[in-house]
Amino acid sequence: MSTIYRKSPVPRYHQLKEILRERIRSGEWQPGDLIPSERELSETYHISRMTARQALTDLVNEGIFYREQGRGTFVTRHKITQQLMRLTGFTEDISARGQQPSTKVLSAEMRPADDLTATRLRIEPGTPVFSLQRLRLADAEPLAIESSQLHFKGCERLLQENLEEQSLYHVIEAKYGFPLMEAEQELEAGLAGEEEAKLLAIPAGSAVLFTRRTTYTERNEPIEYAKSIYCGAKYTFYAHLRRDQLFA
Amino acid sequence: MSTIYRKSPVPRYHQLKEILRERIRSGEWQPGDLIPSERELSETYHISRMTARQALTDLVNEGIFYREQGRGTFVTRHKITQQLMRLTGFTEDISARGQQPSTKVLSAEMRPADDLTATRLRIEPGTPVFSLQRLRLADAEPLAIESSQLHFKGCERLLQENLEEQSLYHVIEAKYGFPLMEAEQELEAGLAGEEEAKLLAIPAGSAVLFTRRTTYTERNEPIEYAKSIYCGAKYTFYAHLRRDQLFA
DNA sequence: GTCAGTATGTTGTATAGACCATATGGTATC
DNA sequence: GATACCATATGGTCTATACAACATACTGAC
Repeated sequence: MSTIYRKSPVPRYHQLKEILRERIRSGEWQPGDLIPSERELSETYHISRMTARQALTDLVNEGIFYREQGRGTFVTRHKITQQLMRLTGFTEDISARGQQPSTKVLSAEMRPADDLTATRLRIEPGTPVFSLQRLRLADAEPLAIESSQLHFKGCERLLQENLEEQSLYHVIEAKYGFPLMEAEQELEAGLAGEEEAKLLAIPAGSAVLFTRRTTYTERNEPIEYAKSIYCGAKYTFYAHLRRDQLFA
Repeated sequence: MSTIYRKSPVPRYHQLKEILRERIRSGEWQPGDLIPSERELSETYHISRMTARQALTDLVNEGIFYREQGRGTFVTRHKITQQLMRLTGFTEDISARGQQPSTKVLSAEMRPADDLTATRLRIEPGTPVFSLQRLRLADAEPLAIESSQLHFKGCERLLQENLEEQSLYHVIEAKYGFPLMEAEQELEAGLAGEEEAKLLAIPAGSAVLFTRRTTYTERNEPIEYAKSIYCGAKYTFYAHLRRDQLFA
């Protein structure tokens, strides 16, 4: 794809974004490189400068480019940034690291939501939610225990899904049509209890990372509340922080 | 401030952003509230719709508002989001939680950068950097050990600063004119070693959170590489994850 | 050589207007 | 009562244009 279609149902600036991303993926543009100016892009692809600018603005916000007034627009130098802060499930996560993810479902059932879950999912306590406990492994080595509570229209159908062979997030997005958008996650260091240690095959008292995550759909509706326990020695979490928001 | 000045050196959409933020801070708009439409804002403040839209787009990207086509623009429901992902120093962090931050400087000196530091700061190994070790306390209780390496033009002047009474980030931004923009941070769970445990006044083998952070200025230049050890029991880290970046 | 000015190219800000896509409530019809 | 349609308001996309602010390289005066 190297031209922009005027009558396409997908907006022109989306098309341009995809073209620009592709030119990075292909290696044509390396980190630090100067990319064509807004005017140049608008002429090349026969769109207005403001439309080209909108595509660039999006990609700048995504951390892929950065701009310098009077100089131009550049590819971000540190590649890692582009990977940071992505909402990924365990399966995608481990695959990305070149390891083989696998899953053992410990339990899967509908059960009434407890208070914390209800608060996080913005539902009434006692509402039936799909509750899933899984042991997550990388290269057959236990890495984490995940306990997920899900609530959405038709979530009881998840009981019939094979969740050892396919990614939960993939199922939710592809089969049930709830595109995931963002998540809030809390992390805390702790020590492994006896039960957890047994499942993770580590000594009790080892360092572990507790995480609690609320996942939201495109519609900004909470769909999952998950508590996980990660082996401290085998897992590192990355975050990308930005300064300034509501309060300066 | 409730009018937008046309001749002001500060852009009109910046002024509008500040006005909108203020209307949230003041409590006029609550989470979930519908705010005036883009056309309405443009008429009220005598600016074009696109200018109003630019202000809104920024605030949507900051997570303060969200839009629904055909319905309107709303204040984000979960207040926490607004606090998430902020790049804050320890001082600001603890103050925000209503505790009294304090600092004990363990050492402060110029020293040659080691390999890891040099890589992170994009300088040659051996370049002199300002090296700072601090014990951070909240309400007089030890909470973390921070080891920072800083490199920028004139960083040796930091030797003369009183860094127990003022925030390092504040000094860098206000006195040295390097506005901080973003940071990359890694987190890992671990166990406290003997020395660390002693400083933190916890038993050796307690759960701790190791963090490594590279901080960047507005210019996208790395200025600080910091390694910290946080008391696991007393510290929770929040993150806000987003789906989709370069690779979909 | 040094310095000031200038020309040019870049992103940044701003406008006015057009049309599209979606959500909602009312209205007419059955 | 239910359904289909329509009007209207909203955000989403797009154009064409203009000028401001900043960076850089070149030119000329000294």
